[in-house]
Amino acid sequence: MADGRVERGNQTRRAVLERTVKIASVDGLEGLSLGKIATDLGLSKSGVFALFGSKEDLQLATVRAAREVFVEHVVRPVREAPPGAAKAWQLFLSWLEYSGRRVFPGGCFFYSVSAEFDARPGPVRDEVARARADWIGYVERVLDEARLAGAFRPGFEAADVPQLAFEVMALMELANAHSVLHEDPSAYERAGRGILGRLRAVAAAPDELPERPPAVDYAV
Amino acid sequence: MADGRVERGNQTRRAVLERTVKIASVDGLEGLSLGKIATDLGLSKSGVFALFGSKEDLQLATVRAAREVFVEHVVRPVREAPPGAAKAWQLFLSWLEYSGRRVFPGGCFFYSVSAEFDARPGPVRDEVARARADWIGYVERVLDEARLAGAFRPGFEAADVPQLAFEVMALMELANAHSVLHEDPSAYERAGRGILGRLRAVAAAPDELPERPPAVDYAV
DNA sequence: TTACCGAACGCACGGTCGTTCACTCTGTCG
DNA sequence: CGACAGAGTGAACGACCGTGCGTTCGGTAA
Repeated sequence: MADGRVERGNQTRRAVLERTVKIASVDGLEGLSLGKIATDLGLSKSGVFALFGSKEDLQLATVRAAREVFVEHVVRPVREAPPGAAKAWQLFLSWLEYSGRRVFPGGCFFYSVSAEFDARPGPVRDEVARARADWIGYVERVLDEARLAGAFRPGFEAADVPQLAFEVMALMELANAHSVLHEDPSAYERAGRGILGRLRAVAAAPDELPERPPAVDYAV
Repeated sequence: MADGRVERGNQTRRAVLERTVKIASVDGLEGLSLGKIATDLGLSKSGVFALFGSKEDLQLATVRAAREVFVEHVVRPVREAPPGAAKAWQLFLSWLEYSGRRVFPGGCFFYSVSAEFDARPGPVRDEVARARADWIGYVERVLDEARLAGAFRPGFEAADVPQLAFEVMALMELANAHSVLHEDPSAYERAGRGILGRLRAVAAAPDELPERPPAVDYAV
């Protein structure tokens, strides 16, 4: 089963998801409207509906599509780097860029939809929670690989990794939240400074990390 | 203009807002429905509508009501304490309790609605942004009063206060987010540990602060 | 060629939404 | 006392929502 008839459907699906991830980052997954999307893309409401089966399935597909964008922009640029503190720092910088350059117009997609669904049981919340858990797992893995590569001072043990990951992610997410709500890109510099402070505090060779984060050159 | 006729209206308004702040912390301010609220309280939809004038006004009133609850639970218990690092730590603990004990069933009200409205211009977003800005200002003031009281090491200057406030608030908010989405109260301990780490790192007398945060005794 | 499958359409449904309007009732106040 | 104001009602509105059904059309596979 290859090309042609089903390919057209896949293209339409991709076109729809291209819109929905953007819309959802601003208005939330509940703000998606089949009719609106159909009109925007010159399709019929029932056509869009048929492509996904239900609104909930469209929401789930949107989360998965956003996940791919996230991986593409945040994880992939760093994936091949050798383990170490520098790789971790690159990963976090990559996230700050992803958020600050508004890959999604409403800031980080997962920040928005996590807050939207965090207290509402259901498949969508489960999918969002899974995506977030995977992201946390990846951050912790990168940090632990750095630790195993001897990037951190003696005394910094495996058990300290989740705490460090937590503190770094907190800074990243507040940068996103603050910059979007207050249209203040300086939050990214604050976050970068905080992250570097945490990394340099535990790094075996702090001087291999920059003293300060790069200046933010994107206005929001 | 005193009691009786207008008092009944005020009581109804209060009853409505008591519901809406809880609903909004779970389903968002957009999830409020005049009809649902009216049915729940045994009123007519138009009656509720008339009390507030429009849905947007109801949303604004809800934000203001939530703000009062926030001040009551977070700021008031600490307000009279003498300036210093201990007061700051008490304030942050107070926030973690407010979030963790689910004063609002969906976790921190302002976390939810900030994420909901951060990218949508309008009066509601402005009100939310103002509330958040005031909260940031209060945190910075408490920290600066501690600084002026000599609570921090020499070298810690006024210019460092916003950065410290940013890092502390990041930890608090991720504790809220993580605990709600993953039903994992251990995030509050991580946040507490991180906050204490930051405070002790700059405190003139670190030993007057606890080494570890109190164990969390609330399950979420 | 025939038989099928999936994309996409048009239409209609039942429901909910915020809002409007005319109305009743009753404390408050000149 | 009489006039006003504000709480609350009930019915109706127009708009939009997600969903279901029947159908058309064209690419795919036997």
